[in-house]
Amino acid sequence: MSYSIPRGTYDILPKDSYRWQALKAKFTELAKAFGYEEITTPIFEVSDLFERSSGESSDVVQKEMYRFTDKKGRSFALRPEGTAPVVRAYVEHNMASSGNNKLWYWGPMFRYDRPQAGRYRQFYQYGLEFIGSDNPYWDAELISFLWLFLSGLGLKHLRLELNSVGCPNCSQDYDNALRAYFQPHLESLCPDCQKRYETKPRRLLDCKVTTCKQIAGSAPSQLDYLDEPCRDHFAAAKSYLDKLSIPYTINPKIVRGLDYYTNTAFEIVYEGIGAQNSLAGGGRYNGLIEQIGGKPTPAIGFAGGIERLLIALENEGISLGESPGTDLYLIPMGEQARDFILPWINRWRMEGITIGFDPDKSSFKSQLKAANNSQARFAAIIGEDELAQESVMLKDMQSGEQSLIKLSELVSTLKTKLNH
RNA sequence: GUGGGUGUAGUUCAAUGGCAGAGCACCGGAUUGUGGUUCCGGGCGUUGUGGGUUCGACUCCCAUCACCCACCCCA
Repeated sequence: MSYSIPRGTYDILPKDSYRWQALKAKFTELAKAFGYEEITTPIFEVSDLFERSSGESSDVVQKEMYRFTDKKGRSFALRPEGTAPVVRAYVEHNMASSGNNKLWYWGPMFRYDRPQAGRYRQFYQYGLEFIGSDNPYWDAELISFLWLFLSGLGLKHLRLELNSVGCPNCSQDYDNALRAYFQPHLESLCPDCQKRYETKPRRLLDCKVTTCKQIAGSAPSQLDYLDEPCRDHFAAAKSYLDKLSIPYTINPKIVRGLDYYTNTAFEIVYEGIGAQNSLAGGGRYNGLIEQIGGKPTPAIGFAGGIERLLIALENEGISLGESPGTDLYLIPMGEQARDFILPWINRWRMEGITIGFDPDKSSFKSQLKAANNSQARFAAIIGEDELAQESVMLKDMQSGEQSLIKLSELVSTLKTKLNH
């Protein structure tokens, strides 16, 4: 063995590419219907962008970022997530001047994590960002996009979980309340949770250790600590979701990993694809744009993991994106026939016909076999008889029927047969 | 970063410490221009890599790398 692919990465081979293309086509189609437009940002940015936006203490920044310095000693990072770069572009190009902005992206992200089912070091995300309004209608519309996209693919076992993480003021109150609640139990918590008590008390809520679970069971709920504007926002968002007929469940334990989230937080959970069962997650981030140097601007967005989505689709036996196959496989018999047919090949291709031809296959039999293996719809046999008549023997590979077709009529004949 | 499992042919898998094998796939052939079914034929592969134990290692031990799964965290 000479070289192997870097850990936690994978190749998308041709047979997989058809699924990817089909999936992306569905996504872009729906995004277009919702009035979203594509934005593509570089896959690396100055490290500081992510450190500031995600939060210094977040795991992403602490241990998962691919950092490197360039020749002038500047620190860059492979993007671990898509929102901060989009917001950077929004501010840098003064996109606020064009009013509300609806943006979508699709591309690779990078996190230095131990690979696992549905988790990679280079992984792909699709996402939407809506920038420019705090109206809870947009929360509901964006969430409805995600729901329609996923359920529209045919997925059945989806669950939309909803929460509000409040604003900086009330979330601070909540953290204090949580610490007050857990403080007497500190001794019996697992070591991880004892750390979490200091850094992110909310993380105590979804610990998997049974004793922690029991203690967390009657902890105060985030929702009881929302201040009035946050409570109103959440109530309005929920009522819009009801009006849009999007089913959801309230889960006050939803925690966002990155620091910039405010108010509405949501997640699409899909059981049965391993421990990493979150297909997509997102929320409102009203403070982020100001934080990275723009004018205070409310926004909301989400990101979904493509690998997990593909696993879920496979899990439900949903296939999409077949290989288009070969339209016509050429079988010239002998050198003379081959030279005769050669000038035609690219002409036919320019007409949009997928041509198969392999000069390495010499015998008639092996050429027919190759036609069969490439799942060609038709084969064109050109021997002495056909040569003499400027024709090919067009063979339907499924029925086995064949008929002599003039070269000048081949394209039109094929087009009617293929479009059927 | 921590723990468990697994690495043998393109692939799925066999092989008490004693000659590395099978199915599928692939290639060739079964009278000269008809594939898919059938029949016949075709496999020396650094047993992931590097050490060690042994007369002898795919098999046991150590290290290392990769993959899978879980913790952690998240998409």
